[in-house]
Amino acid sequence: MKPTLQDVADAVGVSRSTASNAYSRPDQLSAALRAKILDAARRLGYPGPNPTARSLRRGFVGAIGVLFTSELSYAFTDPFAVRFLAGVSRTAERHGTSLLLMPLPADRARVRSVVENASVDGFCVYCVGDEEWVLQAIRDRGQPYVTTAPRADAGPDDRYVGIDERAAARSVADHVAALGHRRVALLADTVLPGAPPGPLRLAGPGDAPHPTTRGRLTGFADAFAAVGVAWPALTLLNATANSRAAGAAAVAEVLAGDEPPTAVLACSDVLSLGVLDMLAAAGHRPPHPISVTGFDDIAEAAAAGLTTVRQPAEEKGRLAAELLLEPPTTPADGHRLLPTDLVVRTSTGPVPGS
Amino acid sequence: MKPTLQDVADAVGVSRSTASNAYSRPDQLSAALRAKILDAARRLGYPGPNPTARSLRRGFVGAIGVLFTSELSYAFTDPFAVRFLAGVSRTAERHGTSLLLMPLPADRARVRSVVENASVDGFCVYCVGDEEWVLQAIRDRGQPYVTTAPRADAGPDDRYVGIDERAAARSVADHVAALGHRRVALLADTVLPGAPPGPLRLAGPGDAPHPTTRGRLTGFADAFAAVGVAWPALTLLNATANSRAAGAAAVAEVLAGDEPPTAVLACSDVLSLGVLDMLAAAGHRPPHPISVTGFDDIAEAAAAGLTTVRQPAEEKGRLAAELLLEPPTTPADGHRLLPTDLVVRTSTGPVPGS
DNA sequence: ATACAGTTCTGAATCGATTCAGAAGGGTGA
DNA sequence: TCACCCTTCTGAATCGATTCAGAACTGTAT
Repeated sequence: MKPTLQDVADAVGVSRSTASNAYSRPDQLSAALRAKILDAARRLGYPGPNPTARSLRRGFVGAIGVLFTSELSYAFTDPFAVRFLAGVSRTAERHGTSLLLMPLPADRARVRSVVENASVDGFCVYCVGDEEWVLQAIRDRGQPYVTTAPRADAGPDDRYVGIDERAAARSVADHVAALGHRRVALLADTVLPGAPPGPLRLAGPGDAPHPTTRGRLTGFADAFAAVGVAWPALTLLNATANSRAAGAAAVAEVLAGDEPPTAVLACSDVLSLGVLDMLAAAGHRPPHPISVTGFDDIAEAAAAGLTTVRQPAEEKGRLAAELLLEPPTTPADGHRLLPTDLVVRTSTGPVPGS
Repeated sequence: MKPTLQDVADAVGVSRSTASNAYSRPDQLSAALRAKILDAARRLGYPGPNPTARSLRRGFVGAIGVLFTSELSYAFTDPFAVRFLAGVSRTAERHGTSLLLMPLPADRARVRSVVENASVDGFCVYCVGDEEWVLQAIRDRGQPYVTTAPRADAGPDDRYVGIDERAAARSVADHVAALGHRRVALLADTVLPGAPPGPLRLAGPGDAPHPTTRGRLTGFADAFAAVGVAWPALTLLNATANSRAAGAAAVAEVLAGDEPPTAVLACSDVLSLGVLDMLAAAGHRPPHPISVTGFDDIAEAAAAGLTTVRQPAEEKGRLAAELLLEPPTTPADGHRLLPTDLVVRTSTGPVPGS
């Protein structure tokens, strides 16, 4: 059996309290005795205070949990998520805090169990939609958390860091509209759960359940409504995942149709890269014959010449972790809206023939 | 104060043991009583058994620690590391185990403290060199661990998953040598700690302290020795980090010199992409006037037409986690060597004028 | 000599659960 | 009716530390 603090104390002939102090409160005992204790510990092969026991007694753990809607491996696959995490980890590093990356299972029961069993001091909830039960599980757990978007059910103490999705989306859509495009398609990931890839009917952008998607679609719609193109005239395309392949699959049908859109506005760069792939396969390169826009401005976007909206990914992660680890003094400080920038590159151009 | 299990037990009028069983051993009590307990818990706002206390009593945590030599954020910046992590997380997911990503501080004292304070059941040590004290800290902690390369100081019970670095490096160097290249440069990250970017003198490849670098440089050297080019005739270039920029900076000087190498062999794709950047800035595109090779075969390598050595990144992560979570029955099963493939693309070609 | 202040160390309570041997009660077969 | 087994539940020990009030001792000022 591994030795415990008690064994060390016994070996030296002091009380357990003193042995404990040798580790966590050196000022509470003489240097000589402390050296003796540490020495005995080394001799006995005592690995230092058990972190679990210490956490239990102290009441905190020294780690924060990062929750993802999708499977954990997604976190490492999506470039935006990766940069977000880099930001979170930077702050955590500074606080000597570890990150517990947590997969979020699909079914509600297991979500609860995952949240309830995590040894953490708080949660950073990334990319979770309106699945209120996830948040509820965390609240029931009674620990602080921060989300990456304002929530419909937000309480006054809720903390979040986000962007103005609607305005950001509108900025890129305004750009596309100004180029003369009127027959456009909007492309989003999982507009409705379980929906097949390709065109999808929705009464309005507000019907998209995921708040981020909803915000962006609404922003797109705003811009076209302003130039006289109402929602029903916009083609909504559903992708079954946030990946290049899913983006490509989602546009395949309409691109092959008789009246393809003159522009595709995607809710993420990854999706729009899929659109570029699909066009490239047909020997096309935007903006001819179709303009394409993305969202996020990941590294690949620049290389692909993609017109997109930049949001500060690392900054977002950094701030999220700060909100968690450096609790805001007033509730109002718990909300942060980050700026976004329209980045115009070569994937957008005037409507052909205009 | 948050209610505890005792409060729930009291509220229902049962013993704490029974309340505990309601959560962790449902077969130990009648369904009716269990429902009553769970109900009372809900009413009281009891968040379920405290994970820390549970871990303490049960003796395990349900998480494994992933250790990085460099700062944590690096993990999300290096594409190879990201894919490795994706593999680890896939296995962890299957085991219902979380990943604790752990930054590894530069100084020894803090390394010990990080390792000693982590609440985990084992460690996956990624990309750590011969810093034996890191491993020693883990061993002292008395927990299982797996490394991503065989170690000089490996005990019989050590577990690792790696590749034959030397042979893999040799395969790509053989390819370059066969193309006629004799005046070549080898590019590696942090050959010697603190060394400046650019040319570096080393008595032999075996003098590189980091085992991975040492293995690859040795493989490169083997190939050229076989065609009559001895080590001192090879130019060794040091990069100060594993990044594109560092790769570019490392080759700047020799490329601008009178007798630039006809080929640059890098120890990672990221570095070689930096070389491509530098060449592109001068209006060149390999293999003219210089051939370039990488190592790892990350996603960007294909797009860049980079000749490289593929190693199965995700597979490596997957196996590492399995070695940890599904302990090998015999010590021999604790070692895995993964296959590598030479991937010839367009960045290598015959020596100009041959 | 007395009082008071520091320093160093100890004892006991505590963090919040799990576990296991055994008690209590009900049912079955002989 | 007795013995025996099951199911259901309890009591007490336990996991490995931290913490805090106070004991013991030393030293200094009055």
